[in-house]
Amino acid sequence: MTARQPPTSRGPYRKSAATRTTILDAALEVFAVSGFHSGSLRDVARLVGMSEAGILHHFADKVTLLAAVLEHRDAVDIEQFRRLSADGESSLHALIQLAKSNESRERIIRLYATLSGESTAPDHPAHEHFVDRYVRARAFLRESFDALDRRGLLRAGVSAESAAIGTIATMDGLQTQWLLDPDAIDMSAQLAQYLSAVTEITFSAEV
Amino acid sequence: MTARQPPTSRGPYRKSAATRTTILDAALEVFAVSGFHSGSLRDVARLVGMSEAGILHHFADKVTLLAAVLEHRDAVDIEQFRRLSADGESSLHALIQLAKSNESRERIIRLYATLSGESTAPDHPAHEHFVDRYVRARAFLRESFDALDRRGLLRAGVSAESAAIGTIATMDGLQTQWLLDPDAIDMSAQLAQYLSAVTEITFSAEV
DNA sequence: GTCTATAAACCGATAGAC
DNA sequence: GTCTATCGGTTTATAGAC
Repeated sequence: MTARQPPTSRGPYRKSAATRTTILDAALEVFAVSGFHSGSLRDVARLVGMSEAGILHHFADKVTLLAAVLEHRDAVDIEQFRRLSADGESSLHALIQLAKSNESRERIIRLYATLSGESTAPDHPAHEHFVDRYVRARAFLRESFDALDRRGLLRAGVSAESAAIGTIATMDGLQTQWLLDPDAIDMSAQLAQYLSAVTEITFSAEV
Repeated sequence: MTARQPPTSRGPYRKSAATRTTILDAALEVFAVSGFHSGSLRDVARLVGMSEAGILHHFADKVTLLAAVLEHRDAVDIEQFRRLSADGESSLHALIQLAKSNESRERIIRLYATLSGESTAPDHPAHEHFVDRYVRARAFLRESFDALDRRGLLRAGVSAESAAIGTIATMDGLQTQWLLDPDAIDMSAQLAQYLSAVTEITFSAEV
C-alpha cells in the first residue's frame, strides 16, 4: 500500500500523496467559487500548474474529484469539531467557536454555500452527499438539544428536533448573507443570539 | 409603446408579450433546477418548443434573460406580500403565510436557493441583484421588528436588525433543508417558532 | 417572429509519447 | 507521473433566409 515507487525522472519517492493534496486544495477553490458544473478541470489544472490530463491521472474523473474534496473536508471538519466539543451545552458553545473560526475561512463557507444550493437538484453528483450530511448534522445537534431538554433548559414550545433544524438553518442562511455582504453580518454573534433565544442559556460569541 | 404590429405570417397581433411570458416561465424552471451557468438556452428553448435563436429574438442574451426572470419574480412577490401585510406584527404573520404558500411552489424556492448560492461569487451576473435584494429585505424586516420593539415586544438582548438578519437566515436555511428532504422540514412551523423565540409574541403556522 | 446554419469558444475525457 | 494532441460534445451568439 505504501510501498515506495521508483523515481521515474527527477521526482522524489511517493510524490503522489502530496500532489493529490495540492490538487484537492485547488479543486476546493474552484468548486467554491464556480460550483461543480461551472468549475472546470482546466481551472483546477491552471491553479495547480499542471495539465488537465495530469489531474485526471490522480482522480478518475471530475465527479470523483468532487467526492474526494467533500470527503477530505468532512474528515477535517469532524476532527476539528470533535476536538472542541464534549457533551450537550458545551458542544453548542463549540458550534459558536466554529462559526467564529469560519469567518477567516471564506473558501470553506463559499464551498458549502455554493454546493448546497447547486446540489438541491436531484441529479447533482453531490446530492446524496448533502442529503446525508444534513441528516447527520440534525441527528448530532438533536442529541445536544436533547441533553439540554432533560435538564429543562429548552425554551417552552421548542423541541430538540426543531431546535436542531433551526440551528442549521440559521448557520446556513447567515453564511449566504455574510458572503454577499461580509460587513453587515456577524455570524457568531447571530448564532449565539439564536441559541440564547431557543434555550434558557445565555450564549455569547465572546471567548 | 403598445401599438399594434402587422401580422407577419399567420400569427395574431402582439403575440410578443405572451411569448415573452412563456419564455420567462421556462427560463425560471431551467435556472431553478440548473442555475444560471449550467442552465442552457437549449433547455429553455426545448421547454418552450422553440429554437435558441427564437429565444434570443426576445431577450438580447442569456444574462438579460436571467435579469428579466428575477425582475418579474420580484414584482410578483412584492405584490403578493403587500397584499398580505400591513404594519409591524401583522407583516410577520404575513411572512409565515408566505412560507406556507411557498411549500406548494417548489420551483420558486428552488430558483432562489440555487441562485443565491451561485450568486455569492462576486462576478456572477446576479451578484448585485442578490446583494441589493438582501439589503432591501433586511431593511423591510427591521422596520417590522422596530415597531415591535417600540411596543416592548422584542425579547431582551435582541435588536431589530439582528432579528431581521436572523429571520431571513432562518427562511433561507430552511429552504435548503426542505429542498433536500421535504418530509423532514415544516418550514412555516419552524419560522413561527423562530419568531416566537425572538419576540414576546406567540406565532403559529396555523391559519 | 421564427428558423437553419454556422462561428468560435470551452468542456471532459482518452491515447500515447516520454 | 506528466505531457501534448486530439476527439466528440456542448455552449452562447450571430447571419441571413423566409
